Amino acid sequence: MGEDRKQRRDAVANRERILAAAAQAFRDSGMAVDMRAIAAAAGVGVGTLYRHFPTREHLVHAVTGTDLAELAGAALPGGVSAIAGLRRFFTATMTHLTGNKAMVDLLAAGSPSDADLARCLSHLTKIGQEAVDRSRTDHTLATDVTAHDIAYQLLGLIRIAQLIPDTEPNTIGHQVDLALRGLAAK
Amino acid sequence: MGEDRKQRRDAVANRERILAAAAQAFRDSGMAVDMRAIAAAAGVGVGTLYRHFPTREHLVHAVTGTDLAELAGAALPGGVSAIAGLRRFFTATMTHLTGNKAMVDLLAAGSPSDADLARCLSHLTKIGQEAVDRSRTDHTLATDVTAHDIAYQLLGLIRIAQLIPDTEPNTIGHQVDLALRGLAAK
DNA sequence: AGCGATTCGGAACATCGGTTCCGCTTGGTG
DNA sequence: CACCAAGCGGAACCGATGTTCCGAATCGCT
Repeated sequence: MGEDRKQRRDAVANRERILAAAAQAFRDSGMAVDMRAIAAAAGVGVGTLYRHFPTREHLVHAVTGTDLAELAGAALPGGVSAIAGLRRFFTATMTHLTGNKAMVDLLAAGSPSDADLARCLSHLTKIGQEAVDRSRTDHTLATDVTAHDIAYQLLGLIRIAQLIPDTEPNTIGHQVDLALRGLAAK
Repeated sequence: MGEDRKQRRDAVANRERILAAAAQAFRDSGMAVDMRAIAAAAGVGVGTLYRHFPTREHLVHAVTGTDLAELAGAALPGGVSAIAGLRRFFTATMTHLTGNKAMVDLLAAGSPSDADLARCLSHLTKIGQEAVDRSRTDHTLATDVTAHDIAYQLLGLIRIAQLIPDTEPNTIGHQVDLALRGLAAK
């Protein structure tokens, strides 16, 4: 499996630096950064960048992979009610996203046909299902709330977060609150 | 000051056809349509298109102007409670938007720095304020709901609508319902 | 019909961002 | 130290899209 047999020391180092620079650039400026800018920020030529990541998409995946995996690895916190778990999950997600423009771009304004967004949506729906299931015993969610509703609500919140001027956690917290009221059992 | 003194018959007609074709194209394919495609759809050359609308932005404004004005002209229906008024307004807006990809693109995924979006947001906030005011007498909204919250909620809903696969009014209606529960007085 | 101002069509140009190519450099091995 | 494959830099290429230009066609008036 290991095909990293003959990779030069500097090649490895460059790969790292490109990855770091790209992560930084994506976080700061969103998905739309110019490849040339990333290369420059990493202190390498575009050729080098393309040697390591044959396509923009490859680079994007390499960089957002971590964030996406983190989000995908997240689960409903245990030991609390369905609604409390959701509150924590929503809050944690929003916090985790602040300052990551690329992630917010992807989730808040990405095309509905984007594969990454679809993957996220489906994972969020899984988490929503956990909440719905848990509510079957603690009845803290409204009975007509579905797993999809929960996923959609979170994505709606992320869009709202993108629209809020600077990024006062206060306002966002309030929005999370409103959303949860809509999901909670009456 | 009518400066339309000497405009040829056919020039006027072409203007109309371009406007119609553009409206159609924007509605069907979103903001990203190619100018050439619009010109072709209108049965004119690009030169003609540019004679009438010196810039893409001009065309966009001419076309979305109507929709935007409609949305901006909308107000909270009178004679009902704050929450009922909001329900009608939300539902009407969502209905009005279905099938208009350009409008949905703009509102659901537009950059936070877009001037049109900002204008919309501020108008929606005005409507939100009406609702908040009305609730001061009928108390049908939660006391901590602000005008901004209402505007944000609607934009969140529009983003959700964009994400929902085909466009079953059912699902959207349900989402509207959840949002309103979050805004309603307990 | 004749004529000039207006409008038209669409090829050509400009720009922008992703990607490729290739001559030069460099790490690492005998 | 010499060599050479791995790696590098960045100019050049490409395709997409907005925009300009100008000779040809058309309108409307006499």
